[in-house]
Amino acid sequence: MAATEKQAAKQKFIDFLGQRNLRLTSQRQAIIDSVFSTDEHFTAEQLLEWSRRRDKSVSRATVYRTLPLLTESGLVREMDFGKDYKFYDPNYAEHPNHSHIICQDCERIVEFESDKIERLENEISHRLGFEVKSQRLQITGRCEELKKLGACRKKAC
Amino acid sequence: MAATEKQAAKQKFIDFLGQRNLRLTSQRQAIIDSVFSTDEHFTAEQLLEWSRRRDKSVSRATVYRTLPLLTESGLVREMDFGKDYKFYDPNYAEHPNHSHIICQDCERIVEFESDKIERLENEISHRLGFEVKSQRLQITGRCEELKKLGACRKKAC
DNA sequence: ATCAATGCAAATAATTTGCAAAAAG
DNA sequence: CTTTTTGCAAATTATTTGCATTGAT
Repeated sequence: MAATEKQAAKQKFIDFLGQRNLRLTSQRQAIIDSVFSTDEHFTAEQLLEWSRRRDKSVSRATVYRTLPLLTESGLVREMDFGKDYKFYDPNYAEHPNHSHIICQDCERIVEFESDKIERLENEISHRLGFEVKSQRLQITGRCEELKKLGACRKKAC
Repeated sequence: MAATEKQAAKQKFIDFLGQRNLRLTSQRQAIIDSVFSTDEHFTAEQLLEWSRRRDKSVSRATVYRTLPLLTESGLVREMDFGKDYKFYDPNYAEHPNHSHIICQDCERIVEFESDKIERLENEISHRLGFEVKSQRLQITGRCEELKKLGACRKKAC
């Protein structure tokens, strides 16, 4: 959220590259500058577009090759909303356990965190013999606008 | 779980077809017999295999064309575990709000239900202006075997 | 220099679809 | 009979990959 936190996340990723003896190329620069300057969820295609605005030479292949590095670093999370392409969420560094509510009509996405739910998850998992590593909770529902007007101004959020 | 409940679910699907003026072909018979005689999560490919055991003439295309009907009927749920193919869960008729815990090593899947979590989800969603339609909660963790032995006998569950 | 990283274009793989033939109601 | 459904094979589409070249260190 705060710009400084995003900067910190970016630096963490650069460190991650260093630890693995991976190089900080100009294309990767453009890509991570794009990733860590937004709070929005994005697709590979969107990331390509944003990155190309910063550096014309970024190719689709490089975006696809960088995405796994971003998720392995733990700073970006792959998400699936049932579409035939993946979404990526750049807000995991700051809020590793956040959840999502998605409007079934306009697909507006709201993030939230709940300690209580987290506690219950741990409790139940433990009872079933598991140790929790990560969780993903996705609620689909009807947003205010949809409830009131019967439809949303789609994508207009 | 209980065979009678599965039978009921199968009948509901047949009714669903009727309401839409869709026909109960022998291929669809084989497919839904397969779907409603298991509690396991399955892939399109698995369903094709099971169905072909009952009726050699079932084609991949028909399986792929029947799957959306099954999910639209609300009796089967599409799930995504981050693989490049989808899983389907036939236990939604009986337990529409159940959640999953998946072992990160052996991919053993355990289902559970929690009223408390459900209540919290409703509460939080309402506070954020949403009315809950459905939820999916997926916990990834380490199962007993993985914790004790450091690895699971993969797939051996 | 050395080895990782790139762009390109071709490959992959799950899912979808057009079409003529078959079958349900 | 009419309309839906089928199998087949070809199409689609996001993502991945081989390879010769480029660029970081």
